[in-house]
Amino acid sequence: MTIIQAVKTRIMDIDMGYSQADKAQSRERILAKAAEQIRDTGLESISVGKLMRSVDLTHGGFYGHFASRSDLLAQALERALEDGATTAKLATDPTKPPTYAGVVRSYLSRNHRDSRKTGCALAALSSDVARADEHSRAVMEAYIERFVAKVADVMEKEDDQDALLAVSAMIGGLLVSRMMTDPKRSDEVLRSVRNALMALQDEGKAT
Amino acid sequence: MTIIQAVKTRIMDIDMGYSQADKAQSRERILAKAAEQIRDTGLESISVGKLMRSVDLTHGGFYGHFASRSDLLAQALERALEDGATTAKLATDPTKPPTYAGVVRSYLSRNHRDSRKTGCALAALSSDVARADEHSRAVMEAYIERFVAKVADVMEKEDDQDALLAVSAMIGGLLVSRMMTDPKRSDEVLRSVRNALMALQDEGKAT
DNA sequence: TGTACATCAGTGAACGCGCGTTCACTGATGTAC
DNA sequence: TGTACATCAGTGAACGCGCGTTCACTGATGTAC
Repeated sequence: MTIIQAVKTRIMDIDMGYSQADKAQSRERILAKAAEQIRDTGLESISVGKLMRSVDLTHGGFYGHFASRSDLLAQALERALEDGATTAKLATDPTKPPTYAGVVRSYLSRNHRDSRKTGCALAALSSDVARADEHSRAVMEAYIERFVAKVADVMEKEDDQDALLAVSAMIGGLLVSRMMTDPKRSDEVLRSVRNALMALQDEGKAT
Repeated sequence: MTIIQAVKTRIMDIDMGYSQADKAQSRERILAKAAEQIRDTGLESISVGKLMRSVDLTHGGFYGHFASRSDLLAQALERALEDGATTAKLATDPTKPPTYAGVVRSYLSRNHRDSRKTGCALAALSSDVARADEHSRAVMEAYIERFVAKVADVMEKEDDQDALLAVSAMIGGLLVSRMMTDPKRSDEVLRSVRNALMALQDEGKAT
């Protein structure tokens, strides 16, 4: 790649353009934005026209990237789930092995509660997907099982009964904390569920 | 009331009509249907025209009962929450005092999982309301607190830390079980969370 | 009891609007010579 | 390297459709005499 080409690419990063490389980038920007938006305002809140405007494109170009709105929604759901899992992983210290306490603390943190757009899609979209078609449910199911397996692993328990409780309580607790209009009570919900979940692990070890 | 009037009233029960008594009945039918539908297919799934058709009325009459679609939605949310709480109460044996085990068993039952339309609105609408306006959140918040207080009561614990865990796990567990495409795994989720929550109470009593 | 009139629950045509989708077009990109 | 042409990412007008809402109307209900 010559210097001139490199400079061109840089300019295109900002200005966008019509090259084939730009196309992949546009698609990525549309999908990333959609994945954020569905977590923030729900699956049904996506409008093709508004979404395209929000990434500085016009609505007509949409169908060069996706077959239909419903096709985008399916892909955005997967992206949102993957993105939420990645965000969770990035929040942990990579030099240390992950711990149960670490997972619970970070999932039920004020930071996670306040960043719906980038947080866990399991909590953000559970009601929506529970009433969606079987394919969407299967996709989310897979991420739930991944989460359960991860939690069972850090809990060091044989069966996944306590992991299922912990995952249910984390998703439910986050949802409940997001409902609270009083910030203090919301914090209290997070703290209580966190503490109760920690106690669970301690008792498990004692017996 | 004469016999003829009584007969007339009976006929109207079936045929509907134009009397003032019928109006209250129509409003009730619209609201009850809306409360079911939002739990089944989400707040945004309500269309004024379709809703009216589903209760054998025409769309124009809607505004004789509600100020706007958004007014209906707010009232349907309250109704759905109240309705879910009533359904839960009806499921318990009124001759015996309610128990923690009873609450958990009935909330995390296959029956509850499979009856979204009549079940708990906290689970059915949590994601939707978490991103709704503050008024809707405050309404749902009140029902969460009622549920937490109820659970804390039957748990016979001083603070509500374990009740918050139980409520979070019940809501989350029901949502997770509704996501599962494999019925066996779905049953397993319910059973595991139920068992884990029961164990919680036992351990609490032991210490 | 019977008649004349007012009320008002419910009807359905009409409205403006935003939606998802299509398509002829533009002009930058990329290629062949 | 420079020119001619093909490709194709993105544009924006246009479409049919369902939506929430309004409103003139209908006819059963309810009341006054």
